Amino acid sequence: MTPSHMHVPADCRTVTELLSRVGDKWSVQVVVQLGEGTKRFNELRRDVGGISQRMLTLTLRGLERDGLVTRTIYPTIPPRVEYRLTELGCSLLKTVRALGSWVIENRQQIMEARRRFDEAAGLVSRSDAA
Amino acid sequence: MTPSHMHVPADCRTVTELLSRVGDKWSVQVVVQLGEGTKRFNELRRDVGGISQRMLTLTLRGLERDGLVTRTIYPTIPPRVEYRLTELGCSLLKTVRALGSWVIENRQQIMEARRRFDEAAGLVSRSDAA
DNA sequence: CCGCATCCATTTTGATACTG
DNA sequence: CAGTATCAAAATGGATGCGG
Repeated sequence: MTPSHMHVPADCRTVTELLSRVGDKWSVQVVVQLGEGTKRFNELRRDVGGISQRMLTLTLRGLERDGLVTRTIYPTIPPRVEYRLTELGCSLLKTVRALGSWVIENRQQIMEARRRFDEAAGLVSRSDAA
Repeated sequence: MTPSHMHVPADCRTVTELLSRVGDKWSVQVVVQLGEGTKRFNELRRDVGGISQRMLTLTLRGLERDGLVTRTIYPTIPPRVEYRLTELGCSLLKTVRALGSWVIENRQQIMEARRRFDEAAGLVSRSDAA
């Protein structure tokens, strides 16, 4: 897929739309956590950290809708619901991990660039304000 | 919050934060477009399609901040500003393309899963309502 | 031509309370 | 324990007008 061939509008829109799903704040973390194996709702909630009940529910629904996660309900008391990556979800996990690796490898550079940028912006603001 | 004694969690947060940057709606498209070479502001705006001036500005600034894009200003009249991927940006482009490839390869499955899910939800709603 | 600032509508998110 | 409903807060996106 060379960039010269990337000018098909419909494909671009689809890709963007799906990247939004995959790239959103919580989906990635949930997928990664599920990469460790089957997990329950509150287990997931604990492991992801910082996610609200509501968001976890929505995220899981979205992933389930896209066929990346399966939801198994055991009608016991108390109720028990287990989430698990599908085959598709597992294949996505690999790609997500690749992206994660890139971030980890380059995070130092990014952080530094960010620091430098903010510093420069701060200088501009100061001279501008004064 | 220095990750001196907390190894994994801090990394996860960083990764997530950076994934948010990379995964947002416009950044991906802008990076892909810049993968074709140096571009000017309005050129970029045209090629991305559907992006507002504001969003393009914000997206470019974000990418610049993270050291993924360089902004070169030619103080001519009229002004001329060129954007270009840095080395870091180019390496990201590869990973982004990999993710894009995954989406393209599996988009049929996702769409089908989505359709099935929505259909099932529709049935539930209907029987529930009726 | 580039792009920033402001206002406004839409969307997203989080906290809380309640049900099975 | 798992999940829904509701409301308020916040982030986001778009349109417009101004300034370099």
